[in-house]
Amino acid sequence: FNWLFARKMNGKLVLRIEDTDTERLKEDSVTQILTSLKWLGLNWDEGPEVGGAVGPYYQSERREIYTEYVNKLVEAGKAYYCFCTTEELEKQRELQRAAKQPFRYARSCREISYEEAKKRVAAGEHYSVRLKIPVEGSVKVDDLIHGEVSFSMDQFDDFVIMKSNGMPTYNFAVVVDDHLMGITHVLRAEEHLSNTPKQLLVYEALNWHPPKFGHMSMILAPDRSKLSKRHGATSVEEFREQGYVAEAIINYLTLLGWGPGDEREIFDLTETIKLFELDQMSKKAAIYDTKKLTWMNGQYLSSLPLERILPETKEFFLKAGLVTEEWLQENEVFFAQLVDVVRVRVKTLQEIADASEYFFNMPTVYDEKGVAKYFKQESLPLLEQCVVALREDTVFDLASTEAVYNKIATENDISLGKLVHPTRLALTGRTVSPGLFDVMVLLGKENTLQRLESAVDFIKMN
RNA sequence: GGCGCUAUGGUCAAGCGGCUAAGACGUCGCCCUCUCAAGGCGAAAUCGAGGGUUCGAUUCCCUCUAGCGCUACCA
Repeated sequence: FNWLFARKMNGKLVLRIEDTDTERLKEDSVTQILTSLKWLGLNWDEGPEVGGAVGPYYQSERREIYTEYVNKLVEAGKAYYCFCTTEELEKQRELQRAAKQPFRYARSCREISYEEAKKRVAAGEHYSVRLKIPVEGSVKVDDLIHGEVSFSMDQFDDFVIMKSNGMPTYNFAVVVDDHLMGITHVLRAEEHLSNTPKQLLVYEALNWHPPKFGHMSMILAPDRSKLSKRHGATSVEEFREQGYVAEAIINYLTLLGWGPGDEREIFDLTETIKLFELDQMSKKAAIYDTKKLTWMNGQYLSSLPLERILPETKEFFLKAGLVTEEWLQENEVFFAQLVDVVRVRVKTLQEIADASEYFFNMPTVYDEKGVAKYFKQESLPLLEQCVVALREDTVFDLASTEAVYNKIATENDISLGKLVHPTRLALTGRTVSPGLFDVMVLLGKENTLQRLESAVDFIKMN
């Protein structure tokens, strides 16, 4: 939605990596975010890899900046050093919890004089820095999506803005960065709505004008809990590996928080940019439904230009061990035809590979039910007729194979199905596949005949 | 415990005082068809509860309930 909004307004999308939590930091996760965004087609105008005038774009590289502003606040008497230890604070909280009191910091260090605090810092005592917030009043958040939301001051702490390890806290760092980076609009998940008043207090202390905020509804796991690895959270990377295409994922995700207002379900990014309006955003948390995503993926698989999905489809064939790089190079046309025939009846790229397996391997076993139903002794002469007729067919394309079958059906005064079903089973080993004549043409005359004859033998022996 | 946000079918979601309460996915039937899909047609299924306001509430107000979020030296 940030991407959409930036494009809609002809603005710039700035990507910033918020990595101030040294304990949770993993190198992997950042590359994964960047890779996923790129794969989805969500490009950014400033940020990692592309640079920009107001970098660095990793918070971990901006420590001096935060320190500078923290010091300014302390000197101005708007923030103060706190020497309370984590244990002490935890104990306080426990007591409040037991007494069913609101959990508030007791402001033990708020009244320590600047001089004394300085001395203790110089003496090497551990400290964090807290914002000295007003004791009374209220803070109003003017939200782009929720409207005006008011918070009473008495529910806020003198919260920490710099941790004892010298790193800023989230609520402080975002303010400094958003201001310095010239951010005008902040769109983020609803979990931050209650954080916004705190950030507003920081803007006030720093004498800065806040940007506009919009808080979007969250996406929940199927059991309504917050999305997490344990609860059905699937990374973009995983969807990709399962054979979903970026267009479908984007389209589906868009639909989870916004709609064009009419009955359309499928639309591409160009259309979405044109139609997108912030005030049409849903305020309700949504649960994502893989079934609909899968359906949508199937729609895109059929309608996307063939060349668009070919490269990605190749990966799935390679991974399944159906083909090799060399084979793909030598059989480019065949491969394209194959994918084109199969893609309309499956829903993921993985399924294209799955449903193509028999084009590469002669079936060694036939579907059991199919055998009982279609490989009867009475089909034997029919199949043999087909073999003879096909051998004489010099053209062997879609029209000619179909003509051959129609002719035999008419001559024997039977329905086409009586020929088609056993043939399909003979060629693919299954009772399910793309159109039979497509299959025959793709297999080629030699393969087709070979498989038919082998099925004839099978029926004779049973 | 405090505060905030949200509340229409199983899921997503139109609706913004008067409608037989759209549409999509899914489910179930039927049609088409060489199978499976796709496509076409149709069905079942919804306004969380209670109070107001009003001639009239899904729609406005209040309370409750539920879900989620914040309440961290996480973001």
